[in-house]
Amino acid sequence: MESSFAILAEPNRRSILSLLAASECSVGELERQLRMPQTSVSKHLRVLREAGFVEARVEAQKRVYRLRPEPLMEVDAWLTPFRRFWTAHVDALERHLDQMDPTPKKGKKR
Amino acid sequence: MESSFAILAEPNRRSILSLLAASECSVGELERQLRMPQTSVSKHLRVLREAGFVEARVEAQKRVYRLRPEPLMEVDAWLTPFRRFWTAHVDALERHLDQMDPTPKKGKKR
DNA sequence: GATTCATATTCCCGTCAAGTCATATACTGA
DNA sequence: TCAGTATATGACTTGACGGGAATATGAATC
Repeated sequence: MESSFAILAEPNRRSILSLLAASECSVGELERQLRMPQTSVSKHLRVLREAGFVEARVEAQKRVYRLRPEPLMEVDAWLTPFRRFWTAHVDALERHLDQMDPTPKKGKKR
Repeated sequence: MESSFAILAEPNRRSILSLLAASECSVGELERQLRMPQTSVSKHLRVLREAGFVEARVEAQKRVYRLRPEPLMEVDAWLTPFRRFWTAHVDALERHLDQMDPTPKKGKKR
């Protein structure tokens, strides 16, 4: 079982994920956009699929791949303890605000 | 020039970074806490140093290593386009992803 | 200057992963 | 059924990486 970081170490896999972040794609579409052999695309997709980064649905002869968020969420979570190293020097005030933090999240609400 | 993701693919290197996130350490301290041979620690530190993840200052015979934020910031930035997949509508995402992406399937005709 | 401590570097080896080529599987339509 | 399209898999080669042992560098203390 590979770590999510090991999966992301491969540049072509990151490219595939970036394309899928824009919109779901079939294997052939990825093949054309990345200009890489179909067998390579399929193998990388297999790795990404088994690691939970993507999932496929069958559509006639095509397989349409789309993103799954969980593994990237793990990576995002791993970064958490490090964020203070670049949010702190932006403004120390931010830490104060963190400590108060009684405010519930309010965005625009409908 | 290695990508930051390739550097983070190694579990021991991630452990080193996590320790350094808590506080700066000498090589010997890392060696003891991670229970790994000194030669391995030094080699990983070299990789981390050359990739800009850490920097060392000399203190008598010791070298004290500390974090540098830039490469991890890059990783954080790479994640940005993916965050909408889990920050916006987490529950809607879990039900059906295609509902939040109603873009028509075909772009171009030939 | 020799010794000791702290760290870095070099060499060798096993492993593993990515690329390529060839082939296999699956679905569609005539 | 056959032909054609779309994707997956297998075998093989090659190159890179991590681990370990031995060794080198370099500062501090005597």
